[in-house]
Amino acid sequence: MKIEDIIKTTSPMAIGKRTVLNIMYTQNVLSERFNEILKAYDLSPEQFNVLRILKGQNGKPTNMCVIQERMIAKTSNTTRLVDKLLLKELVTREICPDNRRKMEIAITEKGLELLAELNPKVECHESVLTQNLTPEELEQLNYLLEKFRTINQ
Amino acid sequence: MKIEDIIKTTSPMAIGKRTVLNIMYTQNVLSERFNEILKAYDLSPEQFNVLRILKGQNGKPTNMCVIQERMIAKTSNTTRLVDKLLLKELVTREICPDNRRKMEIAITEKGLELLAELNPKVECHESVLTQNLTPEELEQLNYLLEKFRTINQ
DNA sequence: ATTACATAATTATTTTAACAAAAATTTAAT
DNA sequence: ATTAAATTTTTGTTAAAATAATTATGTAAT
Repeated sequence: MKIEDIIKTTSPMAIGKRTVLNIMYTQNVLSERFNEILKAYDLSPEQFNVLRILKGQNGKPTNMCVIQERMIAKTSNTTRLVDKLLLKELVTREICPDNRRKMEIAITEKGLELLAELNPKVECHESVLTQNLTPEELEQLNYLLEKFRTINQ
Repeated sequence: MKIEDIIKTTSPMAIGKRTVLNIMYTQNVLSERFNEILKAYDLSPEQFNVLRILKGQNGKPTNMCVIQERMIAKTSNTTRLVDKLLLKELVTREICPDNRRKMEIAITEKGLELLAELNPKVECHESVLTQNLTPEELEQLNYLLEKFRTINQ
């Protein structure tokens, strides 16, 4: 469905505005479907994101600032996010021995199991969304988005 | 910058996952820049969205449910959003004479002025973001996003 | 050694979002 | 006419986001 029909605009839009709206709206559709999956596991997208970052570290504990840096959407409060994960026993938190200002966060076995359980659903979500596009089109879409983000000046 | 470098993943990602992340991340960059513009005018993106919808109605008052329907991100509480705009005198709210359950929201002169003031900044934002892509690439990006959203099943 | 500055994380406060429940009105059915 | 169901909006409650301020530790300069 064309973005014009979705927001039901009367006047024709400049291509730039259309593109921006299209990206915004597409992300929205994406997030809604994804949240649907996570809701059954009582995880917020941000919590999931943190778990995935921790898993990506292959067991190596990770500081709060590294987590914050790697999140897709920069959250303003990683502490409370990790608090929630701690309550669910999905992560551990310890003071870094080298630098007592820092914290070392690590994913637990339970956290890894949750990710493993979620993984097929997430993959399914991703493939349902991408099945309409050929591999070439997907490459092109990624290329265009990356080019779009490159802001000169 | 490639999405892999942004989220600093070690292992290669499937094209589907990469695409999903790329869309999410791009929207994020977009929103952050856009919010920066709005902040100076003490408007949230949702409030701006509502004003734009009302302007699109060319003075014709609009019901709450129509506003809700046309928003990019479906908000769960249009009432409170409109409350904020009312306080700033950017909109009016009246009971619909035909159907007393409904409300008629309209943008005020002050609201239109604010949009007019904001417009060049928003257009600039859009053109800075799209200047890297040729008109053909922009058309292609829109086409791919629309195709991506078409979920069969 | 003391001071100032920088960094890392937490806490506090105010706004906003999400969700469910309620209120008001209209429409439809008996 | 009464009751039930549907629609539209509002309100209440709880959770989460945004921002600023604070605490704690570390680093560098005098």
